[in-house]
Amino acid sequence: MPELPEVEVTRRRIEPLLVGRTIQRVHTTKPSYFFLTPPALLKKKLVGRRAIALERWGKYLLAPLDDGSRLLLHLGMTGQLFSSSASSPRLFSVKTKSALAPELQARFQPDAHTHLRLSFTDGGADILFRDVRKFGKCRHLRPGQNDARLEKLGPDTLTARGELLFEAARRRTIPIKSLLLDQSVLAGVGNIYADEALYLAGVRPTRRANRVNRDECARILAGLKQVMLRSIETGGSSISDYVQPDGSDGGYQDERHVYARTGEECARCSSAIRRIVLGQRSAHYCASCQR
DNA sequence: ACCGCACCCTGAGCGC
DNA sequence: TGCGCTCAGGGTGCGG
Repeated sequence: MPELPEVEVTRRRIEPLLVGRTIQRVHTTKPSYFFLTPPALLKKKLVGRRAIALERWGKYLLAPLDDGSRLLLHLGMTGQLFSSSASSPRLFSVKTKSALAPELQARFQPDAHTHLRLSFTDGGADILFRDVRKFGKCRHLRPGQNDARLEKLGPDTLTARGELLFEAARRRTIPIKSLLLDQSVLAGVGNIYADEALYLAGVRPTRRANRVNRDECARILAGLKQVMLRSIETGGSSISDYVQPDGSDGGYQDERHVYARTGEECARCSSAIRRIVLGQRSAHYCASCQR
């Protein structure tokens, strides 16, 4: 489940594979929910173009192209953006894996979930975008055209001012964790890092936002930055589908304190980590360390 | 304006 | 062996 750190690691690794290379061919799957720009139009807009950068804002990736247009990507829940030279079991479903000859399993084979494939005129590695559940997004923006989703985004979590969270929290009655997941408040926070930051700050995810004081809000935001920067260093969290663009797993899943550790001992006090459902999502916390 | 909830999608894992 | 059910959680959009 790609959140800010996974998207940032992806950005750093894909950027050198993308920027400056002229797109020669574009393969797509058929029109679907995934394509905000219909695939046929997308192909027309991308062939012959060259990206001049790869930027990130929250969980969105944005590639400005040499004609002033932009390519907008979102990995959703199960999106994977990687090089054609990557190999990882996470790039196959169990069914596909068993159907493939063993010698082919080492290397990725484009499948029905590979919605976008960019080939370049230099003949080097392709860039692939695979997304099993199609919660990801792909859109072409004409020069000057904006995307409503982007315009609603709050400041990127890594560069947000210290007071920002308290200012947003004081007027709201929703659980503090639900506020953290609101991308218009802070862009980039998802379920894993929200749970981890609340653990570090000692605040229970269910607490009403307006009952979280200034100091606690500062600790939560500092905690978010800390866990996200550390996750980026380790290559992100490979818990279900996420892989780095070269196919290797990230390392942050081994440093989690609470996320998906239901029943395990809290590292600080040894009581059992609890799991509850909050706003249709699971939340994990230590009942004695988080009040 | 705010909040809670249904829905988009598919595969893995489970009980029977 | 296979069926049906539940769960995963990124996001959007609706009704109260």
